Formats: sequence, structure tokens, C-alpha cells
Amino acid sequence: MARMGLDRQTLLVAAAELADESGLDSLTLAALAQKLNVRSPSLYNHVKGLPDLKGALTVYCLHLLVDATRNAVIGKSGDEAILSMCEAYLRFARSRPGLYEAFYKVNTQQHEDLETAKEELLDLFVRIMEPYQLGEKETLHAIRGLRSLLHGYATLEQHRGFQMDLELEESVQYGLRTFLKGMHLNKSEA
Amino acid sequence: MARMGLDRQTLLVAAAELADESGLDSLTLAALAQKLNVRSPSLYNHVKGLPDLKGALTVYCLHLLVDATRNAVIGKSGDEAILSMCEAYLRFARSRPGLYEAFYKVNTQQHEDLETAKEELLDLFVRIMEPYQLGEKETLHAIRGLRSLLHGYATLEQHRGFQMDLELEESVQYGLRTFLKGMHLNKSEA
DNA sequence: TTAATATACTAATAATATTAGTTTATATTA
DNA sequence: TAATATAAACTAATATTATTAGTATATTAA
Repeated sequence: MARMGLDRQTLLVAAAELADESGLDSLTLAALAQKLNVRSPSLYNHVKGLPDLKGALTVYCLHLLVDATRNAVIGKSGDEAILSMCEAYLRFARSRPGLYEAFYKVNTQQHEDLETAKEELLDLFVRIMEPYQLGEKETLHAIRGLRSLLHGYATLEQHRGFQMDLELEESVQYGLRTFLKGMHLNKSEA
Repeated sequence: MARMGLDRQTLLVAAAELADESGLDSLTLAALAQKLNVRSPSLYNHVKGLPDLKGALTVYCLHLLVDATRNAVIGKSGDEAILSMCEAYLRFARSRPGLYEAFYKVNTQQHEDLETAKEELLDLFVRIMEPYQLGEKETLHAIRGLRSLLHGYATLEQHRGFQMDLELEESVQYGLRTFLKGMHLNKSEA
């Protein structure tokens, strides 16, 4: 009965790997236990159960996403910062498909960590929008639009949406630039 | 052993109801069988299994979504048509939350019906974009952008994204109008 | 009317999540 | 250091679910 030295973080990392390898659906406690050389009831020492694990994955994903996007905007501002951040967002979704699934497929009960992580992402968006000098409400509307666009493109990619002979990368560039143009226009109209 | 007169369509409708009532996760063959006053193995006369059922739900959702959006654009054109269609899209997602979950949470294997339904939706978008006289590629990019926006708002709503004291409806109006403005600007620049 | 088919059933199996209770390695404390 | 407490693994057992195999009967077709 050797101690395996497991902890919650180890479980999370392994679970995310499993999800990335073969999809979130194939993440089971049985599979995770096998990967960690442990019997599945042992996992309950670190996690309340499968829903808890998946919820934790959601938070974990959000943390990594915030890291990735934060890094992408260092030393940049304006449209350049936004585009760089958006590219980082999509690169992340592409590189961690299973984890990103957890981000949008899991029905997370409101958990404190989750709210905190969400706020971090929101703050990042808010700060990057500051130079545009939109009002508070319009800033939030714009953020929601950008977030929706990004999430749409990410899932579009995961679901092989529409015609694959049209480069997704081009679509993203088109969509973001179109949205930004409209945003600028809104401002000059005001 | 009375015949219940079940068929695939009946199963689909009942399954969608279950999903709407308590979420896609709670749609199990056991629950569906109970709802239909039948033992769960009987369902296999009409459906290959749970993955098949969920895949069929995806197609079913797409059909209803196409109907709803098609109706919304009758007698309208230009921005008015787009806005009306988008509102119908979001109304649908709101009114059939579980079914809409199937639309984006189920990993559907490529099925002929699914491709057909996808093309119908795409065609609808293409036709509504015709008056804008964008080129073929730009039309597709614009459609992907709109679709992404819509899907983003729909899931945003289902996941209680960001601050709920800011009206989602306003955000949608802002986002769509911003995107359309950018689109128009693209055209006048060309 | 008879034969074929489709639809329901029961019974059984396998996979999973989860709980209860046990053992023992590790950490804490006297 | 020795005794104790805690935590992390375990085995065993249960419940739920999906799914398959095989059976009976209602309905349909010949």
C-alpha cells in the first residue's frame, strides 16, 4: 500500500491530459485512477467526485487561459493588444481541446474560485479596453462581443464548422477586425 | 405487452423535453424509458443507443433552429433581416436550453442528415447576406463571425456569464450592430 | 388465414460512480 | 524516541446505467 503522493493538483493535471488526449467524455474516474496507478476510490481522498473534478477542471482551464492571454498583451496596446490576446485565446483552445471542453461543457455550480478566475479574465479584458475610452457599459458590451466571437471561433474549430476549405485563421482576422472597426465607429459617432 | 406506438420522432421529442427540463446530462435512456412508460431496452428498437439519440437531438435542434430563423426573415432584408434572424436564434436557444446544449455539447460523428441540416442553416445565412454584395469568401467570413457572436451570446446566457446586471439583450444589440457597422465599412473600403 | 416482421419484454453483463470500512504510511506530539 | 493521530491508500459492496441476447406477442403482409 505504497503512498502515491497524490494531491488535488496532480489529479487535475492528469485529468486535463486525459481530456486533451481523447475528449472530455472519456475522462472517467476509472481512467484517471488507472493513469495514476491507483484504485478509483482512492481519488476521493483528493476530490469529492467526478462533478467536483470536472468543475475543478473548469477553474484550472480559466487560470491557464488567463495566464496565456495575459502574457500575450505584455508590452502591447490598442488593436495590437486585442488581436494578440485573441490569437493567444484561440491558440490555447486549440492546444488544450479537452480542457477547453471543460470550460464550456461543464455545468459548474457557482464556486468561489470560479468567480475569482472569471473576474481575472474580465479584468484583463477591461484593462485592454481602457485606451478606447468607451464608457463603462459600452466597454462591457464590447467585451461580451469579443468574448462571444472568440468562443464561437474556438468551438467552430472544435466542431469542424462549415466549410473547412476556408481558412479559419482568415475568418478570425476578418471577424475581429470587423468588430474593432465597428467599435471605433461607435466611438467617433458618440 | 401493449404496443406503445413509439417511433424515433416520439423519442426525440421526449428526449428534448427531458433535456430542456433538467439539462442534457440528465437525459439517460433510463429516464427516457420511464417518461415513455417503457423499459429501457425497448428504446433500442428505435435508436441505436444513447450516442445515436444524442446525435439525433443535434440534428433535430438544427432543424428547429433553421425553421425558427427562416420564419424570422420572411419579408425582411438587409440589417433588419439579420437582426430579426439573430433575435430568433437567441430566442430559440433560450426557449430550448437542453436541446441547444445537444447542439454544441454532443460530439456528433459526421452523419448525412447533420451535414444537410448544417447546409440549410448556412444557405439561410448566405441568402440573407446577398444584398450586401460581399464577395464569396468575405460572405463566408462574415457568416462565421455572426454565427460565432450568436453562439457566444447563447452560451453566455446559459452560463450566466459576466455581470448579470448588464442586460444581455443590450449586449446583443450592441454586438450585432457593431459587427454590421464594421461590415459596411469593409465594403465601402473595397 | 397464415406467415413474417416489428415492438415490446425479461434476464443478464459490463462499466461506472460512489460509500463504508480497513490498513498502514506518514506526521505530530508527548 | 515512542506513542498517537491523521491521511491516503486499499478491498468490498451497492446502485445506476448502457447494452446485448433471447423471447413473446401484436401488427402487418401474403
